[in-house]
Amino acid sequence: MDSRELLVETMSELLWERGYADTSPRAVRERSGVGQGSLYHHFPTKRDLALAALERNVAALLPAVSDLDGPGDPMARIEAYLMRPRDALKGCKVGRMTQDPQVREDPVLLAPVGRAFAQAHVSWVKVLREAVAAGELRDDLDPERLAHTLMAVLQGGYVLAIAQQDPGPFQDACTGALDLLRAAAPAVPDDTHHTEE
Amino acid sequence: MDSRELLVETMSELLWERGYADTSPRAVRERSGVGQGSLYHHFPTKRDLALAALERNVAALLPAVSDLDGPGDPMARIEAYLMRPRDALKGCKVGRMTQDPQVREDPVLLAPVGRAFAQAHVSWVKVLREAVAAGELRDDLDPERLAHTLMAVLQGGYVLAIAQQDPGPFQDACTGALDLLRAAAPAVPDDTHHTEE
DNA sequence: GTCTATACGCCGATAGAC
DNA sequence: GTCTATCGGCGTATAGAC
Repeated sequence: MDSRELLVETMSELLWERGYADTSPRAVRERSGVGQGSLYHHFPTKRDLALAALERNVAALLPAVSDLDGPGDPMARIEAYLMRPRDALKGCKVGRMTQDPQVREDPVLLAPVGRAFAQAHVSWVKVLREAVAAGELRDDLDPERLAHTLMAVLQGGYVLAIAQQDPGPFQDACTGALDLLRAAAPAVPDDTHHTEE
Repeated sequence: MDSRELLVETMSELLWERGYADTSPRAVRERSGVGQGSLYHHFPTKRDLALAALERNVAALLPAVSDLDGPGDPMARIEAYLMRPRDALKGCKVGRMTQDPQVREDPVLLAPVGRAFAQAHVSWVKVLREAVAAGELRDDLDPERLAHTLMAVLQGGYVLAIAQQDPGPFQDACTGALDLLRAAAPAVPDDTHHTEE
């Protein structure tokens, strides 16, 4: 692997582990073994390196979201996504960035984060609409809202898990959300929409 | 106000705004107007000052949670708490700390955060049990789990709002959670529990 | 308690040789 | 592309006078 790629990969790890403000160029050099000259040859500033690394972390999250987009029963896809194994104590590579003061204040660094969440929201809305159409979810629930609710459950689950140093609360949060969705099935199988085609 | 108290208050603000790692003793001095000598007279290290400030921030959050404990209809209390006006773009004073690498790694700094969430969880479980008992929530929902789910909605809502630089997603997340709770009311008014006494 | 002075290391580069 | 050397400023204190 060339130096440039190695730097980006190392910065990606450090962004996940320590965030942006608390990750120094020195730390990147030491972990990657790439020298000072190389670092500043490939990236004029720490921020430029971080931006590349952040885009990488954003891209790494998209395969997961594709659980939501896939074929098959909408509710099953929701369950698959919510129950996907995650290392709750490490937190979300992307969501973490929102709590870094230097990222929050920098529209350029924040932009990929915003885009990633916007994209996830689209996938969530789609699958939730399909769940309503399939009669798996009451049709008086707003998919746009609910999408934010479920995204928040994941992001907030990480916060709870880290606070307790225990993945339990994260699991609880996800499972509880699933329980609620199931409990919000229409009382009577909805006959306005037909599942046979 | 004496210097000591002024230092704690200033550090509390900065912890909220910038977190721990990115807040320097210098920043505290400059905002508070307290001199170098005084700072290190009252607090031997930055960490000691932060610990005091963090306890203060934790304490400041308890009045809000009391919305949940109060008298009155359980579901109404849940709504009051979820709909409480919050500055979504500023995030949670306490939850924010979980994303600071230097706090995460320091059991002493993390402890007050864990305690705060544990206490909030107790209040949530209580009000959710009461909602079940009052026939406002299906009795096959687990209050312990659901408590984590709802706490996560709030914490995660902040993340979404900051990512989009827009309080909308936070409001959506909260309102969506409330919608789900309402949709998870028992299908038929529950007659095993009597509300008249 | 508060002040000013001093210290040492890290941060985030920049310079210039190879 | 990569190396080593150098830089001004800040972070996090410590020392000692008042």
